[in-house]
Amino acid sequence: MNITAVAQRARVSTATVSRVINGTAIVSAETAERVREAIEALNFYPDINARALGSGRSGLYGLIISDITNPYFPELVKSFEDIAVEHGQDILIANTDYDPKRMEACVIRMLQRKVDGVAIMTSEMEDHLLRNFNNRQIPVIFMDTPKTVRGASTVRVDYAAGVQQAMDHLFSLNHRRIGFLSGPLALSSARVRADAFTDCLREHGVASDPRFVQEGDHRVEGGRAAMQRILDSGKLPTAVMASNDLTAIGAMGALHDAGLRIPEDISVIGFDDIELSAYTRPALTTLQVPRRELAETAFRSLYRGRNEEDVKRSLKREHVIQPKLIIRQSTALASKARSAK
Amino acid sequence: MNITAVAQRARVSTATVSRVINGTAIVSAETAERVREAIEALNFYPDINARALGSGRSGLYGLIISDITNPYFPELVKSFEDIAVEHGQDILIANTDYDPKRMEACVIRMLQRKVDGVAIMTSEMEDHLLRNFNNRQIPVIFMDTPKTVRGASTVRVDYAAGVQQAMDHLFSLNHRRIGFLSGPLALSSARVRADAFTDCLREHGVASDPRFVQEGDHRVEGGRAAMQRILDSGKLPTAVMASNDLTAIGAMGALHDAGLRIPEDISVIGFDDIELSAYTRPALTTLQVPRRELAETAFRSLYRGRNEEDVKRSLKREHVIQPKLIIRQSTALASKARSAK
DNA sequence: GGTGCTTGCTAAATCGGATGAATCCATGAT
DNA sequence: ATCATGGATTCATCCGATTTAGCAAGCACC
Repeated sequence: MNITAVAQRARVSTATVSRVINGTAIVSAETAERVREAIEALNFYPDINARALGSGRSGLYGLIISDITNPYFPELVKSFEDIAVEHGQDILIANTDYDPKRMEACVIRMLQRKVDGVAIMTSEMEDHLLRNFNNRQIPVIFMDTPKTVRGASTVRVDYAAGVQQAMDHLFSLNHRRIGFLSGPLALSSARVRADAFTDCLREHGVASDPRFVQEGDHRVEGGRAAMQRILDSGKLPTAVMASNDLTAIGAMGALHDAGLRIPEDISVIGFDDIELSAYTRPALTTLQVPRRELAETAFRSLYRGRNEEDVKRSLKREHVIQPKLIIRQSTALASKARSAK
Repeated sequence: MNITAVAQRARVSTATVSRVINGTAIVSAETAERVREAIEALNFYPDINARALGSGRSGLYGLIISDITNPYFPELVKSFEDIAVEHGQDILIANTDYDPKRMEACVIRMLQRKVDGVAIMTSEMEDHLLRNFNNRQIPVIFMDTPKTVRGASTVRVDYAAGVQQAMDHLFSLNHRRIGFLSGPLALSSARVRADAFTDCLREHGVASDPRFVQEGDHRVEGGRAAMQRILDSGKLPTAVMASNDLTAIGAMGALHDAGLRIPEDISVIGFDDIELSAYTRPALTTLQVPRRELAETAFRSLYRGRNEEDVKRSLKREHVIQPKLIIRQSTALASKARSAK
């Protein structure tokens, strides 16, 4: 069931069949129709491996992430896959597990499969690995990397603006004693958020209390532990912001165990808007990172279709995406009584 | 940078290089060494597309799931990917979104990419689609399908045994008035659980109250709604079992809103043990479905390596996996006072 | 010395499409 | 009538590996 069979049935050459399928050259309407009928009748679809070999394009796009088990990623993966499939492309997913060694293995897999582009959302990537892609003219886009990377496009989330929105929200609710549960500070994307927090406090003329800033690990357990440290410090903020939702969920657990009510006693605000945050009790106020948009931007930046538009669009090398404040039930007015305690 | 370059450098033919790489025939030690040096020196790795075309094996395994956004799946996907990569294979993920039309598109993608095997974990698959794989001798394994499928292996979770364990646990805690929040009853894998529940009650000689059994949708919102219906019915069970953890989480939300304490007023038990269930308040007692084992069994069933062992192992057509009860804080002794209320 | 069997390797066909160059054909211009 | 034009199609080659058939050398045996 190959292209030759189709060609014979339609009484044309294989080249014509190929051209009808790909629309790469003008074929007369009747011939095209004959070919299409033959394809239909034989239930033929081309072997992508053969196509990739002949054309150099594999129709595969790599997506390197840290860990699909982190609830932030599935929606991103799904969106990325959706758009890819819409364009007749497939995706190859790879988890690095935050491990540089595995990152190297991932890159090699991508190269072997001859991906047409790679989107990367995980900590840092060593230069020599990136060069592999550059040398082969494989477009690369980093998602979520604050710094600009040579030889690659970036689409970053404007974390600072997000933190600012959150802080404005808290300030408008009369909060002044605000804590921050950061992500692992070794990650620059986590540092951006922590720094933005400090900046916001300064802008509002509030002195920051070092006890109120604790490092977590962007996971539930780290959030719980970080919150516990604040609780143990003796002095309580009226609100805490977490570097991501998992951290916030952990923090809420610690607060709950300490017998504190959210939001009456203390407000909590997260970051990311993972699906589950709508279902915690109380539902978590957070910053929505538009993952669909993130994925679409990344894919379009990589994809070079046959039409001009795509190519034109792909020229923009730096994209920024704005998070959006989602107000739910975990934040409320700072009660005077409490804040004076 | 292709096999010819390596062959020239090692002063052998491309066939010899191929054999050294794949170990498909005897090559003298010195020649092999020369070839390996050349490969090293040129930093060569074979083009998988070319290899797939020549050998018929793509080294790609398909994994068709409903929706990676459902927290049940990421761990499965990750495990599957891990084992595949360990064996030098890659995976192609496809979401059906519970939509038969998309299912067909997924199958076609798999066929075009010439996958070497397909693992399927989603509702049902039409026969004519399955036949596509059978005709091409592509092994297929269904995960989570209760019924045996002709022309495919299966690895199913013993849901009935899981429900039984949960019920035994509840009975041992003196619960008699037990509710059940099912999944969508159109799904046979959900029906299995609902039926097992009824059977368990009967075995323990307890009459089931129809008001206590409500249909959900295996998602948080459906669980919340189903629990609400029980609450609205006026009569309260002392414990509820949910068909999966998301349903249980929704139910806990509804109970929380109704001012009921878990587990003091009512016990809740889930199914699946998604990661988050350890972090709900209270932490959810549930049945762990060993996803890693599920993924491994599925992959091994599909993979046919070069050695005999793999082939032998792949002969077993039906596998069953046992869930395991994980007792956390959401279940406790039924209080006399309450249960008599 | 011939026969048969290994071992170690090569040349060439093959997989299934993509694609640049060449050809064919109809039309219109000169 | 001749030729240029350009649209439609075919031819031949290529992509980069795998794999089959086959050859040559070495060895044992009678």
